[in-house]
Amino acid sequence: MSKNKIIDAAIKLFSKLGYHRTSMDDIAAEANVAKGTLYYHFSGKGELFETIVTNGINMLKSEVQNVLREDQSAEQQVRLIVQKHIELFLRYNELIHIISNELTNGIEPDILERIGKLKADYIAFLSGILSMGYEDGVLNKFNSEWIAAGLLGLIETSCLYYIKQPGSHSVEQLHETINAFVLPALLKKDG
Amino acid sequence: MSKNKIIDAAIKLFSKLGYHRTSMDDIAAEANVAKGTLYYHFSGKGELFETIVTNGINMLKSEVQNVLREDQSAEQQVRLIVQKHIELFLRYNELIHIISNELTNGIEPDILERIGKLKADYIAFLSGILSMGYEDGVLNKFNSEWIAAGLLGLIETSCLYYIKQPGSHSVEQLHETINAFVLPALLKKDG
Amino acid sequence: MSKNKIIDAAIKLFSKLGYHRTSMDDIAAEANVAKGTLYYHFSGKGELFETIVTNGINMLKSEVQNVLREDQSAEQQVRLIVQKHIELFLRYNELIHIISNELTNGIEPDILERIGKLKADYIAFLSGILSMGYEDGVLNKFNSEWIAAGLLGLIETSCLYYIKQPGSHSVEQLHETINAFVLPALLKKDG
Amino acid sequence: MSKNKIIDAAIKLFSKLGYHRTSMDDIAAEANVAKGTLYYHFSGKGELFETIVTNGINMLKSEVQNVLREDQSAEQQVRLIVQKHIELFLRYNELIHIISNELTNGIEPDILERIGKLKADYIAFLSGILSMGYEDGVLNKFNSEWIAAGLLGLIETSCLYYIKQPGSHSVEQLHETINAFVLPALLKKDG
DNA sequence: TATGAATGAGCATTCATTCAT
DNA sequence: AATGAATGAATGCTCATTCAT
Repeated sequence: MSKNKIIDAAIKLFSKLGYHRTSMDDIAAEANVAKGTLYYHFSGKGELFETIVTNGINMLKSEVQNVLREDQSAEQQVRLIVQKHIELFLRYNELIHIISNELTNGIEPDILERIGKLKADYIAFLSGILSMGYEDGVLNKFNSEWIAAGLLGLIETSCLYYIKQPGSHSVEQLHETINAFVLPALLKKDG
Repeated sequence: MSKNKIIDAAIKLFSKLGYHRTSMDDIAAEANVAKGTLYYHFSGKGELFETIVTNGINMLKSEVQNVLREDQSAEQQVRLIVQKHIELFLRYNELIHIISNELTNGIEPDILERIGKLKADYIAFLSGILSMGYEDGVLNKFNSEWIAAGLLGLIETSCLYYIKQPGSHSVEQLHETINAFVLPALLKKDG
Repeated sequence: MSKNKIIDAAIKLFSKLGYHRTSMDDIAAEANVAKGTLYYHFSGKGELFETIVTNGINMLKSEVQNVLREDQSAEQQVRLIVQKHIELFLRYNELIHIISNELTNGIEPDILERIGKLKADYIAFLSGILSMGYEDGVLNKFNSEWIAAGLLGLIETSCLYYIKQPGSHSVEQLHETINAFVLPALLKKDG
Repeated sequence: MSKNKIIDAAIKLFSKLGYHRTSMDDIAAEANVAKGTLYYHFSGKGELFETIVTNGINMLKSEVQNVLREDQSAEQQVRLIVQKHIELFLRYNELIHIISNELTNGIEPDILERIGKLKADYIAFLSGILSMGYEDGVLNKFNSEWIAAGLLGLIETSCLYYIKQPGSHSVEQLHETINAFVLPALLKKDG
């Protein structure tokens, strides 16, 4: 189906080139459809972009939710969240890159706002999980949102840095390092 | 002097609009010079951008170096690094945003490479300080580079999240939260 | 029936937006049919437009013919023609606007020619009536065609001007003014 | 100078093809300049069009004003106005065509409004002259505006009709016919 | 040093039309 | 008789860059 071909091509190109350097011609060529077809399925470049980002965020959220279960301890949940995010950020690093970096300027304000809300929701979702586990800890509501945001920034930056390196280290080492950095703070005791 | 007017205008506009949305016309108008003058002083948009980013990174580095002194303990240095970065990221958040986000795509590859090197140097510089303080700790060289990168990502994301909020919390609370998150891991004991 | 729905939609939109600003998509949407259906019933946009204009001119002609009767004096006929045209131009001003303005450019030449002929026929028809009444007057054949054309231009422009005004004057005043202007010239002695 | 070449080309093409069928590419080609040059001198197609129409209306007005003198009788002035308009409409018929027909749809509303005001001013100017000469006559203020509008419509349509004909009649005959039609109504006595 | 008119490749978008079903 | 997904040429516009002065 044309629509899916377009979405796949757009993810690929937006990731590689960013929003502004990706032209609708590029996308059409990559998707092997005529340029007009893009506009049959999407109202414009902005909507196409929004679709991809929205899908991406929802996918991330559901992947994370899938590994969390009610019967897990708070500590297990925190460990799983960190682990799953590293895994997702490595696997979908191009999509992640779109979601975190391309969302600031030069895109229609209303689209930006809707996506911003989605991202805030996602952080609130993570923050909720952290808070739950730490009701008896030092972190309170507002703190935990900053922590959640910072945690994502940390994992993303580390993963990006890892990817850029010429494969000199293993994924396990990345997990270890991030865990060693992050868990001591998130978990009340231990490091 | 025209050149300085151009640089000031470019910083302002690149920060506000990003690389692609800032046009040479905009910069010329903001600097109150004719468009041709830009090309008299810089070979093109890319070089102008590179100049600004290079200046920015050097400024950050020297600001951080200025607060570090030989007679400080490792712990003091780590605390100062974190504190100073929060301060700088809040103050120069637009410039920071350029440095971290606008540098991935759509700029001439050679420029990108040079700037990438500068950034790597900066991370190596931070990593060096961390390593020094932890020669007796668990972190080793490769770990500390990831940590340095992750630390910057964390601080930047948290600050960005802080800035976006409608002023509901104080800067002090931001410092406290980030410290509470980061220091337990970086410093051998304590939280 | 689809065809009628299409014609109705097309009249409405061509009148409101003109030929070029009316898209086949618009027409299909307004008519509640699929886009392909337009091309089932009409060979293209041009033919659809021609159908509407032809229908419109024929309608005008028959409306005018309906008020003219053999037993009327020449003066009566002239008065009726003027009066009826004002009435029609006010009622169908959007259609009139298409017929007089949209027919000069940007439409396939052969369509343009056929419609042009229709318009010339209409003017000849009016001219014939005027001539008949003035066989004993000063106006001769070629004069009366110019007069007929001019008369239509005058009535249209006046009506358009009247319509654009914020309802400050009555239709009666419009009739009076146009009559006061036009009849003295058309009728041998005053009006 | 490029700007003049562009204006000349635009007048020619807008007249021949109308607003929508004239592309900026066409204009650039006709003017022998690069496409970008159009946008260096004009903000867009709309402004280019507005410039031409505004210039045209002002030119017409000043040409008409130039033949009117204080010491002329009202009758002389009316005769001169009619005569001058016929002359102008024949000479600048393409420009006239733009001014009267292309101003209804599909052009930015604000441009349309400004041009509409200019046209209304022009009609008010003519209406003023007519009124002055008829202070003792039957026409009053609102009447004279309609008359002015209608007069222009009449002259334009007649001239257009004249132009379309295969040169079978002389300009003198056109003047005579229009005068014979128009003067009886405008001038209190006589024909 | 500095200017600004001119350029032309590139871009997002529109839209009449086709065709397999 | 009717559909709607797909097309691709055309269009208005942007913008980094050049160059004669």
